[in-house]
Amino acid sequence: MTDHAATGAAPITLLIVDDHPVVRDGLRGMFESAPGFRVLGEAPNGVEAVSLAAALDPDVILMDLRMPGGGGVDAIRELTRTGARAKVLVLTTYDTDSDTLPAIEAGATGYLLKDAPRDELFTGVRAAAEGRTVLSPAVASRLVSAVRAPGNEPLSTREREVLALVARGTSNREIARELFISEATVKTHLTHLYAKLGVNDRAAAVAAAYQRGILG
Amino acid sequence: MTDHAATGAAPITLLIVDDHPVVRDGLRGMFESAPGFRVLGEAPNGVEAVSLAAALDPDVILMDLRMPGGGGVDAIRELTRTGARAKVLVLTTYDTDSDTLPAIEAGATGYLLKDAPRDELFTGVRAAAEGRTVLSPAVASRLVSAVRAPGNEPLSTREREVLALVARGTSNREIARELFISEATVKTHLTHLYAKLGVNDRAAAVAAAYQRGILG
DNA sequence: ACGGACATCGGCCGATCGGCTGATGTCGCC
DNA sequence: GGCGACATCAGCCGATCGGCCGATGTCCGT
Repeated sequence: MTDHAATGAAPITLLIVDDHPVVRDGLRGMFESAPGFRVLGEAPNGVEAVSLAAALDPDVILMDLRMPGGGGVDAIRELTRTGARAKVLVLTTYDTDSDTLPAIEAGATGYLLKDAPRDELFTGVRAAAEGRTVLSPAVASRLVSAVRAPGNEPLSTREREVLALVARGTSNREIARELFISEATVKTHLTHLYAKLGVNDRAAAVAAAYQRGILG
Repeated sequence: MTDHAATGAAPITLLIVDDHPVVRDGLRGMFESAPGFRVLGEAPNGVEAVSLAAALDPDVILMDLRMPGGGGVDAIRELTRTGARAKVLVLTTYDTDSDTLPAIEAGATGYLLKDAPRDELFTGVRAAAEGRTVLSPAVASRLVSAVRAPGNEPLSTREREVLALVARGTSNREIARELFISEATVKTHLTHLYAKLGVNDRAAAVAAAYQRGILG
C-alpha cells in the first residue's frame, strides 16, 4: 500500500483522532493541502483509533486526549502494548494538561498544542514520523520538572494526613486547627504534595491519591 | 460491676475516644466532676476504642471522628456489627463535618460539637444512654436535607463528565471550553453534584466519586 | 396539561485557594 | 560539619471557587 515511489519521497500517512468533527476537518484540510502528507482516516475516540490504526497502519497518529468513549491515554497504551508501528503525536487543546506525563509515559512520541502555528504542526509530524520527540515549549518545561520527580515520590506522613483531610472536604483553615498547625503550614504541605503527585489543585491531588492507592 | 445502688441512680459509664490527650483530659475532668457519670477509660483511636469497649462495656462512648490509626466511623461500624451494648455519641471538633452521615449511618446515637456548653454535653450523654438521638442544631439541619437525598442519587451524564474533568485538575473555565458550555453551567452542574454526593467542594466530590466507584 | 429532572445561562460577592519568596529549626546521613 | 528531607511559619496577591438569586428550554412520564 504505502508505495514509496509517488511524490519523490513517500508521503507521511496520518490518522486523526479527535472527538470534535470540526477539529478533525480542520486538521484533515490542513494536511491534505500540504505536500508530503496523506490522511488515511479519522476516529472520534480512543477505542476506534486503536482498531483503525490496526487497519490503516498509518505512520503518525494525531491524537487528542480527553475524549468521551475511549480516552487518548488508554489508546496510546494499547497501541504501545500491541507493538503498533505508528508514532503517536498528542495534539491537545489547552496547555496545562494534567495528562502530559501519562501520555508520554504511555508511549506518545510528541506533545503539541492545537493552537501551534501550521509550520510547527508539519515539522512536528515529520519529526514524529522519524521517531524524534517533539514537545511544545510549555510541555517541555513541565517535563523537565517532572523528570526530576519520577512520579511516585512517596508522600511524607504529614502530607498524607493533610491530603486525607482534603479528601473529606476540609478547608485549609480547618485542617490547620485539626492538626494543631498554622494555615501557612498546611499550604506548604499542599504545595509539596502537589509537586510530588504532579497536580495543581486539591481535586486532582485527591484523584491522583486514589489512583495510587494512597487513599481509599 | 455496674451496680445500681450507688448514687441513688446508677451512674452512666463512659469511654472517651479522642486522639488529642488534651481533649481526653478535658472531657474526663468534666464528667468526673459531675454527678451521675463515671469515666471507665480512654482510647486514642478507633481500633483501641473497639477493644476497650469490649473490655469495659460502657453505657456511652464519646467518640471523635478523624483520628490517626483507626477512624471513628469504622469503629462505630465495628461496634454496631458486633452488637455492642454501648451507645456511641459522636463529639466532633468543628461543625460542617462531611462524616456526619457516615457516622449516623454506621450507628451513632448522636452527634454533638465539642464547643457545646457543658450542660448540653451532659444532657446529650444522658439522652444517648437512654437510646435517644441527640443532634446539635447544625447537624440536625444537615440531616434533614440529607434524608431528602438518600445518599446514592445517581449523577447525570453531564455531571459525570464535569466531575471527571474536575478530577484531572481542570478549572471551571477549562471545563466550560472543553464541553462547549459556559462557566456558569459548569458551576451549576457542580452545585448539583455536590448536593447529590453530600459534599461541599470539588476535592471531596472527587473522593466521594472514587469511593462510590464513579471514578477510577 | 402539568410537574419534575435535566441542561443551559447570567450576575453578584465573599471566602478560599494556590503561587511566590523567604525564613527557622530538627533530624539523620555521609 | 555540612547537606538534604521534613516540618514549621509569615505575608502578599491575583485567580478561582462556591453560594445565592433567578431564568429559559427540553424531554419524559402520568
